[in-house]
Amino acid sequence: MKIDDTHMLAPMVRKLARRSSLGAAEVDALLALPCRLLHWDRGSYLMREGDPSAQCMTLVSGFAYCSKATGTGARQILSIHLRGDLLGAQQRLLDVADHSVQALTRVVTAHIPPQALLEVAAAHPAITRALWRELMVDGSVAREWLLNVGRRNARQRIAHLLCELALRQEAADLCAGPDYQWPMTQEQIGDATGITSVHVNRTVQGLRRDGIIRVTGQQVTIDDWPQLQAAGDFSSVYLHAGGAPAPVADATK
Amino acid sequence: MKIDDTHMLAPMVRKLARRSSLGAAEVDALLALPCRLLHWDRGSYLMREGDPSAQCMTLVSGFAYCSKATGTGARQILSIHLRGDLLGAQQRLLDVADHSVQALTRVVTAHIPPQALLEVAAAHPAITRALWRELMVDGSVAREWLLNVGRRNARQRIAHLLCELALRQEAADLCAGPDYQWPMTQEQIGDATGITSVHVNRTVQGLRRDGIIRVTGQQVTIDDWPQLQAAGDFSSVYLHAGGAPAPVADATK
DNA sequence: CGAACTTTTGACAAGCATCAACACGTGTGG
DNA sequence: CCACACGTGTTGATGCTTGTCAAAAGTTCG
Repeated sequence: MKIDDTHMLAPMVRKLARRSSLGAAEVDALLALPCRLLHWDRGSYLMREGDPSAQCMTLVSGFAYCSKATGTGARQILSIHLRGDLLGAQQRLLDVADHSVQALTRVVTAHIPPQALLEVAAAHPAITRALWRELMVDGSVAREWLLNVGRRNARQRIAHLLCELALRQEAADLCAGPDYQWPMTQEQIGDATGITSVHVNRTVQGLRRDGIIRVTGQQVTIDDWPQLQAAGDFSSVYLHAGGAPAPVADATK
Repeated sequence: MKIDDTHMLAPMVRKLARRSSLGAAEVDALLALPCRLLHWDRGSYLMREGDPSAQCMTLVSGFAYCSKATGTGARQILSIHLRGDLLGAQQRLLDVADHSVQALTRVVTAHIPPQALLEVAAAHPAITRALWRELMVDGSVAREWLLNVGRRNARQRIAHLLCELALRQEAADLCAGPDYQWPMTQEQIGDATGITSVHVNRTVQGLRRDGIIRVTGQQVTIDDWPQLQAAGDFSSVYLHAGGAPAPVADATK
């Protein structure tokens, strides 16, 4: 099942095919979906909390995040999204979007008319299953984040976040070796883990001092995966990745 | 659209019908679903993290909760469920259940064969939509919990939890007036909000001292709904209840 | 080159955790 | 029927983790 690399929907199709078995017919049907490309600057809103109509799109390149705000303006980041992820499908049946989506980097999105997606899904039960499963996994990740923020300390939370991002980048073929993208400011890391940017700074310094990671700009090098995994109390089960549970750990064998 | 009160699936059907419009044919089809009743004692596991096959059931009576544990044994409660709620559907397409479900009180569940549910859904698009929407709302609630635990202080978290439980009990016709069930120990309240049982105790005492609530055993009386709502930074939008945004507030007019 | 953002550092305060002990009610078995 | 164990709620003392405020240093980008 070869998928054309240059196609803008290829990352999404590849992600679906990784977790669910799709035949050639299904892959072709997905790649034939009509879609419109949009470019976004860092920080811009792809979707806003309270918006009435939720669209359906997939990330072609770049990173994005979902967030909600309290009445007093504090922000919680709910999830990070990268190439191939589906966005907005969770909102389609709800009256109003209950969270915002913002670009973490420069981002290209492919917007798919919901009607077209529904038709393709109706014609191919395997696609329906694959889309369902993606949503289920999103739910599973959200639950793990709740556990992370509710029951782990600052060091564990940040290490856990890093582990997740690393594994998901591996799965999306976004990296080689121990170098990963970490395109978040320390304030955003704090918003994702429920701590202050100041405390994020000190905690990340701790991980560096211990020789577990090195941070350079928007990049992070994971020098000691086993220790990072231990520091983050991380187990990859919740990602339901299907493949190897810990690619990087395998690489160190 | 009258629904037989004595039917064990009635709470679920009524909940579906509240958010999505269902015709008489759909209601009948749902009520005709085969199901098996099970009784559970307080504390027993309806489902266990790691279980391979996820079942599909609805709560006929009693309260239950979903939870996950860290590697060191700390527990985070992910959601509370009451009469009419659907359980296990989130897991059906995943390889292993990523969280546990336990009885908060004595509980009666109705187990529906997944195949039968799928057939009914296939025959009635409105039912498919209604089930989807329930899952979407569950996701929305999970995101609000993440915000709650990540970005609110102890008092806000507990007040917020109380507001949610109150509104959902109202929606499920489980209460009259300002008295609600709160069948959680302070340790469980702590596990739901990411704080210690000791600190829960002190915080709940604060709410009582301020004349906002009264607690007697497993019951709670909300004496000052506006203040509780304010204390919890609570807005009911995320519940996507469809009906009045704040029934109790309406009652105080 | 300067403005705006981000990281870093320090001093200090506060929220919450931890540990320990006691009170209280409930059910259970002797 | 009482004694007892057990779970739950309550209280106090203490300290650590994290938040807050403020300022300086580094970075990015027009």
